Amino acid sequence: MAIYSIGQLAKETTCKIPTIRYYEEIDILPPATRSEGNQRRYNDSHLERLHFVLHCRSLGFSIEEIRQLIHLQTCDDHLPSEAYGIAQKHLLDILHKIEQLKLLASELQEVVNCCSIGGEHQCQILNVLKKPPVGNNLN
Amino acid sequence: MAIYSIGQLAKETTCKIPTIRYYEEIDILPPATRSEGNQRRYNDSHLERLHFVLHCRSLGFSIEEIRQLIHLQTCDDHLPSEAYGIAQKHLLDILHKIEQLKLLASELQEVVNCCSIGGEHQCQILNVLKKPPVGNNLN
DNA sequence: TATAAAACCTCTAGTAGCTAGAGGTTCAAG
DNA sequence: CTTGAACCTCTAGCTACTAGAGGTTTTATA
Repeated sequence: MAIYSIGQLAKETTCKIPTIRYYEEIDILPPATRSEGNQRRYNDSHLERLHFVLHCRSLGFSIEEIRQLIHLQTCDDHLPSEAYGIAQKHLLDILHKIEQLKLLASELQEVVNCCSIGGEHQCQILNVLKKPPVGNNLN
Repeated sequence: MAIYSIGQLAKETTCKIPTIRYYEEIDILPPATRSEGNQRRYNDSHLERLHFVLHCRSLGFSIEEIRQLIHLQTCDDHLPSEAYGIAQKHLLDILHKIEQLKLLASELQEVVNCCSIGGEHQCQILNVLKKPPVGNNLN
């Protein structure tokens, strides 16, 4: 079983050092053991957990969602479909966000277009933006 | 020229009251004049400015970008194409974000799929997530 | 073994863009 | 004149980190 300092763990995972400490502070990572001089010492289970957290984050899961997923990992009395549910919901959120951004992009495209109506730049952007928006907001 | 209390301005724009005060604080809205009893009083130019800010926000512009756009409005010695540039760049950012989210959605879809390989739920999500991610992160 | 540099520690504060609440004052209607 | 709604300021909280100050430990080299 390997032992890692915080710097080694950071290199292994490409996670920044303060972020590792932060994850420990918010109980997303279990506390490290300490050296005699009070420095953090990690093992492979910490490494695995950190990989898990980072993978989830890279998929856009919130810390709260990750907390739930961790809970599913560590307690046995859960249906496997619960993790499925969380992931599914998150996927729907992302698909929704994509749709919203597409709407937004097309509206913004319109705003940009009205700039160069006649070949010459006759920029109306600032005026167009003075009017209240048409569509709906992002959250 | 109409005069509005902060509550009236909020109703007119569907912007929340603390948000209006916040925009004033960060110099996105010019300071209101005050009643004898120190309450804020707005006029139509405030209303127009607030519409502008809200429209920009609903299009996803950052406060910093809005600040730049306002500067373009209020100073004459700028090319109209500068606003165009800001909007264009923002549009590209959004298109980029959409692409990122699409990648993310398809990876997440894969993770979700490996749950129900054989009709029965045999949830591998938690295990799959233990491995480091393949692709690139969002920002 | 002594020393110096790299790595580590804790603590506080800052980032974006608001939002909520406490505790007190002003306004407008009756 | 009273009462309740609307307003005021100030502070703290949200997410997910990041940066820096000021001090200690570890590690490599002489």
